[in-house]
Amino acid sequence: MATSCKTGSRVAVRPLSEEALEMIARRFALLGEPMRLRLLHALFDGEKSVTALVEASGGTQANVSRHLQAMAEAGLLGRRKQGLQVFYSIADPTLFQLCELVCGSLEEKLARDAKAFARAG
Amino acid sequence: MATSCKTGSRVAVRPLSEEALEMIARRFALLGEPMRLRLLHALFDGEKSVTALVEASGGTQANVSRHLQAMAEAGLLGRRKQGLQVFYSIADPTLFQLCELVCGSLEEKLARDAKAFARAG
DNA sequence: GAACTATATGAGCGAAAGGTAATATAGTGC
DNA sequence: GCACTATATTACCTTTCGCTCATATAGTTC
Repeated sequence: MATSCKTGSRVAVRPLSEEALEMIARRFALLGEPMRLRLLHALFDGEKSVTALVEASGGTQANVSRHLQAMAEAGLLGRRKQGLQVFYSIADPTLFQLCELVCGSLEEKLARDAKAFARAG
Repeated sequence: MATSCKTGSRVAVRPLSEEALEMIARRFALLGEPMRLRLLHALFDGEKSVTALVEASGGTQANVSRHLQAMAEAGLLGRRKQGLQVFYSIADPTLFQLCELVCGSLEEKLARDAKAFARAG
């Protein structure tokens, strides 16, 4: 979406098929759960086993396993099996940028809100 | 998240509070519904009234109004009232980048999958 | 103020999704 | 083969959430 040909400051937006829309939505939805973000956050400094992720996230083994599987199926995570253990890792580098964008935007918004609050009070 | 100090290719990830995590998740979750993406997509070429958005999205008035309100409360959309009509517009410029990132990532993945399929078949 | 238009809201329904407990599967070492 | 560990899966419960119908609110025009 916002699939674009930037021409100056105006952006030409092309139409999006229903399937494309659902794929995009599904990807955003995957990032829309705190537990999954916690797992991604733990993976940001490198590949980890399921057990390590269970400890890092504080979740149950079953739940963590499910979330990891969902993200792996969507292509967000990579899976590497070694003996008894399974190691997951960030497979989509845009995850870093996505999270930084949202984080930055939220920080700005919070700063603005705080300022407005101070001005009003 | 991925809140970072890039030092070479390694990224130092700092811890995230539970509140921050939920705020980030909420923002992603807002983008995780096709109907809301459809509305955003319609708004990408400029401010529109609710009625216009209802037509553009094919949704019901009640539903569209709810979604617009949710995104406005989150700071994604701006609201301008003029007479009987209410005009909504993109308030967070990072939305363009977010959608472009996801779109690009999905296109790449689809291309890879197609290639793998051809190779396998 | 009455009729009309544009938007918002309340109540209720049904589907989707996260969480958990218990169990299954796969791999290791003895 | 048996005990053990790491991960995945099944069944179930509960909550969340999107959707719709009906109605309320706000603003305009006459």
